[in-house]
Amino acid sequence: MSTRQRILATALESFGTTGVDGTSLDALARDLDLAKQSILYHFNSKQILFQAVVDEAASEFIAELDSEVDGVDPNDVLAQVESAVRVVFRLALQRPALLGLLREASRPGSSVAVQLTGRLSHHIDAAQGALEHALSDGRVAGTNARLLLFSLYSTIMGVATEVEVMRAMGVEPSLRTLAERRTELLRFLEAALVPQTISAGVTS
Amino acid sequence: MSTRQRILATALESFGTTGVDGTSLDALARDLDLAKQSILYHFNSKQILFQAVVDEAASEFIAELDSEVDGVDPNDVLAQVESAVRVVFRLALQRPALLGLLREASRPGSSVAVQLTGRLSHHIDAAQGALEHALSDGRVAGTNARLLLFSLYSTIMGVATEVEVMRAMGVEPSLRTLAERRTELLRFLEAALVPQTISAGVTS
DNA sequence: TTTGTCCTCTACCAATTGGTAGACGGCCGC
DNA sequence: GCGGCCGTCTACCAATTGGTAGAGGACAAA
Repeated sequence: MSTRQRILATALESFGTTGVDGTSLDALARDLDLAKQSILYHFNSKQILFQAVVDEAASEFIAELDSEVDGVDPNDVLAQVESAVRVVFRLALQRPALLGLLREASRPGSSVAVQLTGRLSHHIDAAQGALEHALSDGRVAGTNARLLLFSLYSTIMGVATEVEVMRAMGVEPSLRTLAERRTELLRFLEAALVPQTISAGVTS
Repeated sequence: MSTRQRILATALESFGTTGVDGTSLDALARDLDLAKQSILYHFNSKQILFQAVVDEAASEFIAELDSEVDGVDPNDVLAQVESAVRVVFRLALQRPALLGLLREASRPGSSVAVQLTGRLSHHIDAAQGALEHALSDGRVAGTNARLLLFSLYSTIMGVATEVEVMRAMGVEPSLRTLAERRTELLRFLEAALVPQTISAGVTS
């Protein structure tokens, strides 16, 4: 593993857990057992390093998505959602820092938000297109594909990464509860997406 | 307005937008047109100031929730959800920094997460209890009240605060789209919650 | 007037921050 | 052998960090 790759991996881990502002180049160099100046040799500034880490994270995330979605019917929205949930939950378990970094990079006002979303734009467009088709065919409930996708994203990402809120609600983020959480999340999303065959009438 | 209150308000604004690590006491003092040491007189350290800001934010958030929920039938889950959505969206528009601070304080590994969730525990318990009742009565779809509440929280908070993701999906976070976003979110949540009178059968 | 408390200030501090300058060694093509 | 690039290093830097020490003003109680 090249030094450059080692730096990227360690920085991703630290940026994703401690945050960018909370990570100093000195601490990073200590973790790597490397001189700080060697980091700055490969990445001319902390900001550039951050951008490279975001790129790296986006690549990994996309790779995970692609490998999971591979072979799934692109028009079966529910199956696509299921794949996305599986990917995110696996990452939450095995690579929490990666999700943490995505969260960090998509903070309001983030300097790298555009870069990150640019890398994901192809997948976003594809998902949006599939949702639009499903909507117009009546296979999915809703009125606006973009807003629907946004809701799906928020729910999945929140349920997977908001560990402190989870604890507050009495759900320990352990391996034991993980399957249960994923099942309930999928049920929730399916209920939200599947159109009701007859109007249920909201009789509150 | 007392100096102490001014410090709290300004710190909430800065912590909620720039983050705690991204806010220096010097910058804060500059914003306040006050000597940094005056801040440290009222709050002995930055960490203590952060805790006080979290308390302040929790109080404001709870006050907003209470005033909105006041008079709404505690057993009408849908109406309660609607109130919560209304509060969060109003805050997203008028006090984005407050939501930003809640997000900051609930970051994984945050030192103040326990404090924040403790302040909200009463409301969490109440919501959970109402959901449990509705679940056992069959008025709401789902299997686990805690996980259901967690999903609702993630969706609402995400849709309200993930402005960069919103932009990535082609939704400008403007006043014009706000009503539309709220309507679609409510439709989404209702679809997820309202039990289907006859099994719709997931025929993908 | 004196005393004491509250609050804000100037002056200062050691540690840490991101970043620069440049020396040194290994390794490749010549 | 040797010039040149690559990568890592030591040494250093100015600026900023959170925090301390202590002076002094305002004001109320005595």
